Amino acid sequence: MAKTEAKTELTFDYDFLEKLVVGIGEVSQITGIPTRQIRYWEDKGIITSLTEEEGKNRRYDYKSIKKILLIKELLDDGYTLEASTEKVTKRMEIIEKMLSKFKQGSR
Amino acid sequence: MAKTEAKTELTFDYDFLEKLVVGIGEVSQITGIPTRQIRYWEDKGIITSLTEEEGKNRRYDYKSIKKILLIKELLDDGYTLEASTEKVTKRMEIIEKMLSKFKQGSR
DNA sequence: CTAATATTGTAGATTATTTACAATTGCAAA
DNA sequence: TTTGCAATTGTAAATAATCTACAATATTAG
Repeated sequence: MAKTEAKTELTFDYDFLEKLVVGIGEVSQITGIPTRQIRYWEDKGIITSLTEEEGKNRRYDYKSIKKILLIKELLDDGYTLEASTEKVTKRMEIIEKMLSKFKQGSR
Repeated sequence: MAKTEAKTELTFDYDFLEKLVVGIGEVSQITGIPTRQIRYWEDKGIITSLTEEEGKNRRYDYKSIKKILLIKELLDDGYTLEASTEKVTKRMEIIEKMLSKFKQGSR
């Protein structure tokens, strides 16, 4: 059955999502948000990068990319950056729960 | 029910996988394969990057990363690079079918 | 050992990103 | 309208990451 097959493949891919880290240029391409704006949001503490040391290139994980995409949606809907951030922070909890479920499922 | 919820979220994420493009440094981090080796495999035609023009940085999509991970597994099992590539090419068809199913499901 | 396969090293040039400064835009309240 | 704040954008100079193209080394089968 098709859906079962697909689910198996994707559950397996939790490993992939966990290891996924991308640079700011890729985040920009994926989300459509300019790099300048991504840095600005990070300066404001809205998102967090995995930068090792000052001066080195920023790295973002799946959750950060997801968060940026969600904030973008709300901004387009007319919310302020602050309001968008607050709403998204709540939605992120659901995503984190989902991820931790996969974590359990994959070991 | 938990599994239904998760499946919904992931099916939605087909959009994410479709847009995903990462640089060679990230592919290296994700897969554990040195950048030098990734370029070598690409020179041999085993994998393909989305490079726009000569000299610009390489970009890889989800399928390419997946392929690299699969080849790595087989190499670790003792297969030659050529044998690994052949086996993986077959497995990739399954992944592509899976992706096209999600493509249908998401519109 | 030899030959083919597979990986690795590196210099010099180029691309992408960083920080830190400031300028600009948009919008709501006075 | 102007004042003030939120949000975004611009850019120069320095650094990090990647590129190509050359070659060297390592590994394995016959």
